[in-house]
Amino acid sequence: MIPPRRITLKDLARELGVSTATISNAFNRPDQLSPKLREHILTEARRLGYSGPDARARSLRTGRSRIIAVMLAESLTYSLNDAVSSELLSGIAEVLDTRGHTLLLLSGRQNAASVPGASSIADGFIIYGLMPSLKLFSDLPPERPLVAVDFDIEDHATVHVDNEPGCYAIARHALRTPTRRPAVINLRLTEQPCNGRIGDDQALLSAERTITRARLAGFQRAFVEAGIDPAEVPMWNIEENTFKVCTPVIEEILDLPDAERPDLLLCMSDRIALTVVTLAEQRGLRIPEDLRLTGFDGIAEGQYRAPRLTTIRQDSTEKGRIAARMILGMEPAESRVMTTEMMIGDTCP
Amino acid sequence: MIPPRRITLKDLARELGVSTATISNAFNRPDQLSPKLREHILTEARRLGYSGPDARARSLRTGRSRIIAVMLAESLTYSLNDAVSSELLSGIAEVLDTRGHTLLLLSGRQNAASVPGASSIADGFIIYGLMPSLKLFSDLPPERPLVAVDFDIEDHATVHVDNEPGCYAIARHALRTPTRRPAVINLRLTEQPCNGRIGDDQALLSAERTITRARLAGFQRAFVEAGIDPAEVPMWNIEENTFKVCTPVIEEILDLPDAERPDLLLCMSDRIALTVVTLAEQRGLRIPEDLRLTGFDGIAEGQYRAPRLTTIRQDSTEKGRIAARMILGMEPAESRVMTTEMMIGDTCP
DNA sequence: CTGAAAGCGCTTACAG
DNA sequence: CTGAAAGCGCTTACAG
Repeated sequence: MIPPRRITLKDLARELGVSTATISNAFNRPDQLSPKLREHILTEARRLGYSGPDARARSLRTGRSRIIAVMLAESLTYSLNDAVSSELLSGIAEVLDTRGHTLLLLSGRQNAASVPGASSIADGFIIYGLMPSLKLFSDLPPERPLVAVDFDIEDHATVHVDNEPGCYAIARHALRTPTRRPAVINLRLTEQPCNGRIGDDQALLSAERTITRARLAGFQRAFVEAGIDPAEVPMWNIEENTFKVCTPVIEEILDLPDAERPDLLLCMSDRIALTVVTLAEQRGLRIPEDLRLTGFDGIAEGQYRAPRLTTIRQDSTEKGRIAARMILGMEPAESRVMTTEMMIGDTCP
Repeated sequence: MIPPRRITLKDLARELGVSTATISNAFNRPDQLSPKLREHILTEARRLGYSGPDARARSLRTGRSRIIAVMLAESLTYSLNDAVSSELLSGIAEVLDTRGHTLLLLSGRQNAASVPGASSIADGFIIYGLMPSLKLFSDLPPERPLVAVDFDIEDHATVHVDNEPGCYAIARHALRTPTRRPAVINLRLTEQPCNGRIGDDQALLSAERTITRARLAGFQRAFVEAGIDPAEVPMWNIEENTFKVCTPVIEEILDLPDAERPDLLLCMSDRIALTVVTLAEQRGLRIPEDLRLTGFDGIAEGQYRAPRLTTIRQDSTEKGRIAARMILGMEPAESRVMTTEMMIGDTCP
């Protein structure tokens, strides 16, 4: 049996007795030939099983693939199941779609060694979250546009959120009600991986290396302003923003003796805060009477479920849209900081 | 200023005084040249800003891109934010990752007219959910492998879940406890879009056109067995599996007079069931005393939040892994039906 | 172990 | 409106 070789543009041209240029024009530049001929070509193409110019050849020839790669700092598994990055991706996808572009998913973590070779097919890159190794950048084609989301990279456009002011605002709100034992639950903030209480001796990542450092700075500004010494506020750290990883740390906190258990928890994500809600309910702790708490992100789950989360909403979908528009040249590729919005829910009225 | 043209393999070869084949081998076939020379080439390449063979040219030459396209029946926005399809995608991504492949996201809905031209870059296609128009298939390169997930397509491999038996099992479980007013909340099952009660005159989609028809069949088999006439069981329909779209329909149900309000709701998804939980709590309805309900999917949110959902768990991540392995030829591309598992939670003990 | 050369399937000035 | 021809950047037998 002869392998069913794919029919090419050239085959089709020969078959129809026209030049390859004419076939190409029929698909790409309708104005370059008569509607009648074009119709004929398209019909015959379909009949003969030719489904249009091959994207591989086309992208080599034109230098454009209409593919934008999104490189995620986290594993794809995590990113796809996390509400915040899913929102970001859907904002990106939405804009790409309307412009006939398509999204290639890349994981910056997969084999920390290198970016998959296929990535150089993309016309541009959106990088989300801080990469473990900057080396990965050097593997990307230097002449293609690149937008960084949620971190800074020299000489490239970035989209950000005002983490410090947002966290300052929500902490200030929370501290208006007297608190005896405030605490902070951080997200991946320690130099060494740590799931649990942060000791005095533990080094924190610098602001250049994690976005959550700015969130902590916001909390601490509010503490100082409220006359609380930040050094006296106990802090915990969580390594991954999932129910599973959050659970043991939060159990540790909630299972402290009554006299030690915090009565206010400033959480660096809604996922953390929602896990607190679930585990507090299981223990019969009343929210907000026994325990007040705040989140960060404003994900949907935190807003329709009771008790509604008091949180800082960041519009991740819009963040994705902006990054996509920058990559496509639909708006200037500059440094953008988006504002956040405080949402007062039931967990910290 | 001279545009910073990208350095090519040929440039590099000239620069280093070796042939292009040698450069190519340095990147692709380490055994074809001395380690010493290879090291030299790689070092120089990096120094000169050459980040490896261009994927566009490579894919044209070899006929392989190491890209697998996933085509989603729903919009990308919906799919990325839905727990079930996110799980599927992460299963796919996980397997592709380990084999150095990469995932291209395609929406089957975007412009129902045609698949974006870039899609023919992919080495294979995974199609998830039923497409609105089969015409889209004919736009795909016919000689490349294709796996269908959650529906059948002639002459192609498929991955499925046992919808009918799963739904039969959970309905039978639910009907063991006496019920006076059972009801079903369907997911996109009517011929004409409908958000609300399904009238007697309303046509339902055929089993070939929706997966949820099989779910209903399972419910109905259990009704018959329990001596209940399925025609007497009121049914509602929901068009999109999101909190927002579910809400008005479920409010309509829960706000019925006590004597008419169902005491058992068989829901075709966990999202629907979770929305019922939220809205029932707001109304002071007790679960399961006043209202019992079951879901379908087994998503994480339904399991860690109280009350825990009674549901049918399908392993969407594994479904994605299988589809990906089939596409990559790691396992036979055949027709697979995965079994589901009943999980008894608090909403229908 | 290395080099010269063909060709993957297109698009695009250019000439007619 | 159409055709002949160059060339995008690689990989791969093949000969040496």
